[in-house]
Formats: sequence, C-alpha cells, structure tokens
Amino acid sequence: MNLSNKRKPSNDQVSELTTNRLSVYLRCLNQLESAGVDTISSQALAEQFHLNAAQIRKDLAYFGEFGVRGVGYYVKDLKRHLRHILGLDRKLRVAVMGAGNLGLALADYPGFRREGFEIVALFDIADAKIGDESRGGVPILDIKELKRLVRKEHVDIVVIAVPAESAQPVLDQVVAAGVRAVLNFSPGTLKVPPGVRLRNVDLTVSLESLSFYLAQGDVGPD
Amino acid sequence: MNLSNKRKPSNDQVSELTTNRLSVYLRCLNQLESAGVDTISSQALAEQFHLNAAQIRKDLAYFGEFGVRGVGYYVKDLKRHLRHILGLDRKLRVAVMGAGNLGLALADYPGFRREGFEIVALFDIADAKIGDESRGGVPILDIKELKRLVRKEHVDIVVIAVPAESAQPVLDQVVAAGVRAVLNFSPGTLKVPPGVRLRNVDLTVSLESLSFYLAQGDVGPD
DNA sequence: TTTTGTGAACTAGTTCACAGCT
DNA sequence: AGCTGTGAACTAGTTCACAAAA
Repeated sequence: MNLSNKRKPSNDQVSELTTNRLSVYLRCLNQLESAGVDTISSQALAEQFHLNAAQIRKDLAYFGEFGVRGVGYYVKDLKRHLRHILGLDRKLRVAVMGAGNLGLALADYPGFRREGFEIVALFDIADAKIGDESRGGVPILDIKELKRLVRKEHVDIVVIAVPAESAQPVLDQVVAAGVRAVLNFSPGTLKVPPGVRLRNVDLTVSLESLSFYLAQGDVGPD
Repeated sequence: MNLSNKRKPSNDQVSELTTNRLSVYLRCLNQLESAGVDTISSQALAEQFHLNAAQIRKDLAYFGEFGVRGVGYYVKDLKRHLRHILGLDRKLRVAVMGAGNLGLALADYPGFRREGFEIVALFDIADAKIGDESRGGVPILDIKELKRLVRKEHVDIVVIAVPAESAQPVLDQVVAAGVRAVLNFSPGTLKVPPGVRLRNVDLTVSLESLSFYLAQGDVGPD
C-alpha cells in the first residue's frame, strides 16, 4: 500500500496499451461494484471480462501495490486508485470543434458525462449554427471565441470533428489556445508540437480493417 | 511483380497494425494522385506523412512486390493493389444499428461513402423512428427486419451504435443474421463466435487516455 | 546510382511461473 | 491455503543495414 517509496513513473514511459486497459479495468470495477462485489482477484476479473490475470497484475503493479495477497483487490479501493491515476477524480472539461452531425452527436454522447467529463461548448464557423445549441443543450459558439472560452472555462480536452481539410488549421488554433490534449476524428495525419497529446480515432481505417478481413476470409479456408 | 509464386498469407497472420497502416498508405496515395504525383519512394512517402520507410516496404512486401528498384512505387498501380488487398475494389454494404445521435451521424458520415462504403439502412426499436430516415436519406427500419434486409441487400458490415446495455443482444441478432464483420461503438466487452470479426471503437477509453496524460503531465516535469 | 525487399538486430509487449506475503 | 507482485522467458513488432535489381 505504500505508494510513496515507489517511484512515480514519468508519464511517457507508460505504454498507451497499459493506460487503455486501466480504463477497461475501471469500467469492469464499476460493474462489479453495482453488482455488490467487494473484493475480486485478478484471476476472477480476467475470467469474467476475458482478460489476462498476469497482465492485470502487471498493469496495476506499475502504479502501486493495490492488492492484498491471499485476498485480491478491494473493488471500491482499486476503483478510487484507478480514477486517480486516470485523472478522473476531478471534473474534466471538454470542447468539441465542429457542430456537424458527428460533433453534435459527440457533444451529447452520454458515455462522456457518465464518466465525469463535462462538455462545455461546441465550436463552428457557420453563422447559421452559432448561437444555437445541441439537443442536449451544449451551446454552439463562434470559433473566434475559442481562446477566450478555453481560458474562462478551463477547457482540458478538445475533440475535433471537422471536415478533413480544416482539421490541421483548427488543430493549430486549438493548440494556440493552450489546449494540451486532443481527440481527433478527422482522417489523415495531423501534426502537434511536443507537449500536446493527440489521439486519433480513424473511422475509415476501422471500417477498412473489417473490409480487409472479409476480403481475405472470402479467399476461402480451403 | 509476380504475386503468384508468393504464398498468399492466410488472413489471421497479418497483424492488425499492418492492415491499419495499409489504409493509411492508401489515403496518402489518394492525396498524391490528386497532386499529380506519378511515382513515390518509400523514403519520400515516409517523410511526407511522418511514417517509417522500412515499415512501409515491409508492410507492402508482405503482399507482393509492388515496387520498382531504383524508382519507387507507381502511385496509381500501388493504389489499385491496396484497394484490392483491402477489399475495396467492390462496393461494401453497411448497416447501422441504433438511430440515436451517434448512429445517425455515422450513417451520414461522408468519409464512409468517399471510400466506397454504401450505408444501406439504420435499425432501431423505437416506433417513433421507424419509417423515418436520416438527413442523408438512409432509411430507418425495424430491427425485426434485420435478417431479411441483410440477405436481400447483402450487408457486409454492421456498425453498432446502441446503448451499452443492449449492445450484446443486438450483436447476437446481427451475428444470427449472418453478418461476419462488426464495428462496435458501445463501451464494454462484447463476445462474438469465431469467424466473426469484431472491432471496437471505445470513445470513453480514448478520452480517458488523454485524461491520464494530463494527470501525469500535471505532476510536473521537474 | 537509386531504391526495393529482406534477414538480422533490436525494442516493446505479453505470458509464465514462482517467491513471498497474508 | 490463496493471491499478489515480479523476474525470466517468450512473442510480436519495428528499425537497421545491405545485397540485389532496375
């Protein structure tokens, strides 16, 4: 349980694969907690959610000793630790660039709110949209207001859902406004300066990987 | 250039990382073609799009010898090969489960059509939505019609954009209807039988990985 | 000469297996 | 006994570096 005599790993040496799994573990724990489970072993967790027990232990052990030998992990306890590690113990503020279909859908996506993210605004350049709001009540602002709003509302993370051709210029504005974490839904390679984290969700690549599977599978398994 | 004396790799030994990159290469080639570029070396491709030249060559070499030594790759030619490998040389038919904000946005997502995917229908259980259509004109059908439509319209890929709690039952219906490739946007672990490919896009995990970065970064880089 | 295609070297990520704690 | 935390073994993925082809 002594976090203190364990060196806190400096952020970029933790693999993204590991941090992704931490999110997954947290979601599993939420379910277990709802189901009234108090403690769980890595073994049981792995079986229930199709994970690997050793990997769960390694991932967790990287951040501290959260388990109790002979017992397993206390669900509430581990949940609290994971929320802290993932930075979810404070409310994170998110803005969405682009009030098209996708931007509007993301702004109102219930999964974000449920995990404690707060969507503070949508941004667009179309006068027809500015001043309006999403169905869920997120206001649509002029992109010119971005810098001001980022400061005023302490925006932590920006989601980019603009057409491919404006993605890089919009990203540049986002970075200039002082945002250091960006989730991008536009296709193509974007460039960010060091110190800014860019994560891409590429819908086309995802669909094409399924297409590949079908194309190869159809060759026939003899 | 002789594909024939090279063993065609059976589908599951190609890493997903590789096939994802093939999609990326294809997109780069599209841009180059638009820009009027005829041939490109792996080196130039890597520099222009921030990739690794050796990796490009390895990825491509896995499927055949598409390059010409001393010259590079013919853009049109390689594009054609990649489209074939990725199964994009035939029109792929897609259905979307869930006519909520996200489902509607995905059904009308221009990137899908641009790459040759055809969105044939949305499915929902809400009577109020059934019979209606998306802004882009994709009809919303009763989920009871799924099996019939998959057969009639030869649906290749299904996108799942339903609430988390109905994701598994909906997926089961999709699989029962004979679909073998699924792109899932619901959070949580879903199970599919062997022979069905499931790809997950987990929006919460993506946002949380950014939160992690901010949380760790804020500890201060001394 | 230029640039591919590819074995070899390296790096990263996963899984095993067990010492040691409760 | 039961289960964690972790070095060691293994597997996968990337990058290097160069022989061979155009």
